[in-house]
Amino acid sequence: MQHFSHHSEENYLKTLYKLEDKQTKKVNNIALSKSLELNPATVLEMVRKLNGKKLVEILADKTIHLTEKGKKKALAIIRKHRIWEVFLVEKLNYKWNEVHHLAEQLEHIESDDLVKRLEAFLGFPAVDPHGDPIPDENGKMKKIKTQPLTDAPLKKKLTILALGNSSDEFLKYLDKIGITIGDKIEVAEVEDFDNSVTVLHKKNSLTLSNEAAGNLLVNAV
Amino acid sequence: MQHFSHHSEENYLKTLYKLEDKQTKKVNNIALSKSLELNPATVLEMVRKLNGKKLVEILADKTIHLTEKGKKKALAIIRKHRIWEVFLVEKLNYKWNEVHHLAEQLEHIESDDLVKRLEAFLGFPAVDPHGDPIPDENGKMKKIKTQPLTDAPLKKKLTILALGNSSDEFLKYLDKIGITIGDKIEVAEVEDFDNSVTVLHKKNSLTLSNEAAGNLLVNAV
DNA sequence: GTATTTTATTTGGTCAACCAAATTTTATTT
DNA sequence: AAATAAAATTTGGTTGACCAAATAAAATAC
Repeated sequence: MQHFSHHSEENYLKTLYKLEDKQTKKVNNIALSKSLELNPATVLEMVRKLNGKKLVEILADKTIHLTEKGKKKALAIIRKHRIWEVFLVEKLNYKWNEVHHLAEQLEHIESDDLVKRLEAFLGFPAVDPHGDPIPDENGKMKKIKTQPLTDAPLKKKLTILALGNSSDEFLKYLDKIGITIGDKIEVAEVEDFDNSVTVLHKKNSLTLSNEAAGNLLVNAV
Repeated sequence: MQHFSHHSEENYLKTLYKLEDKQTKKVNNIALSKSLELNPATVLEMVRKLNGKKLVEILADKTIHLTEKGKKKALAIIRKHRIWEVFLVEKLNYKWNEVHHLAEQLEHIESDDLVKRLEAFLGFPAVDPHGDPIPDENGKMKKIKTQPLTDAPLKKKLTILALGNSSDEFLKYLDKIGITIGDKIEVAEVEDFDNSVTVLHKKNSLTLSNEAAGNLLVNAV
């Protein structure tokens, strides 16, 4: 009666997509295992199953690579995840650092129709609460052109469009200093000593570490 | 990483609750197996596990009975199911016969807080789209006093409060003849021959079979 | 180019949730 | 009370998703 296999499979595909997307390097079994926090033997077994379903390819150098079919499935999960996140924040008043865990559950609800209706109910949002773009029904996702605040020119009006890191800690930090997606910001100065960035934000001067500024993604000008 | 055991457990508890509630007779292993559409061996095994967790009791005559703890859990699932159904109908414009399958998935999302927020978002509905009452956080559920339309007195203004049967077929039939929860109705005549019921509904005269009328639950007067 | 480390793979498990078929127990006829 | 039917239980499986530990292969260091 009950089949929750898709849960697991979907997590593999989603994780693969995210690793490939970062593409700092090729995704191998170890990398995927670490990301999923699963034993390499387990992951190897599953990757072979996914390969049998034509969802992933295993290249000659053992790199694991999503096929078009796999990528489409991964994007469908990401789409669901992000749409649910918008719902949680916009309609149920969750804070942006509280929604990830819930969305991880909700993204596995099986119904394309439900997601479509939810999307319409939310007014077809383009991005999730962290500024990440929401793929459309066909898995098309608009890349939003951004740059880290650390690379942005001085004295220009910028808008915070997304985050380079959506960890709970960073989100809480941003809450604390009152920064959120969509805020206007302007780089006043970059300190030579430690590359910290002093910005003008809501009439206040605010100094951010290089680390923090590097994870604030603003419009490319 | 992944544990979906609760899915299965929750379905057992929910099904047990519903069988006990009907209480046409004692719930034994066979009855539960049939209701869950699972093999009796499987069900026996699981019931013993639930017994170990003090969620069910196994009486001397083999009757399976929810403990208070089990009942509370069952009611929490039913609560989630019904609240999600309201959401689907009220906010996403699903029809009442379309929501059951989706709610069966959504009811397993683990978060009491989410349900509470959803409930508030929906304005604390008292009943689901089929007129079934929604248990509160503590598992308290108001029994709504109703009677089948077949037992109702003639020529009295009645309100349809709930359904005795929420099968897809019955819901579609009601849609077809334009009847929904909350409608006002009045029994004009009961035919001696076949016990069919002729009613006044939205200025129209409508004849319902005894079967159909028996599944329309109206306010007890 | 050998030694060492890292990565991949194999082997032999576990656990939860399911099953069919055989057997035992309990209930119901007659 | 014996025969029969029904329900409960046992037995011996399967499958999916996981693991640890051993081994093999590949990459890197020296």
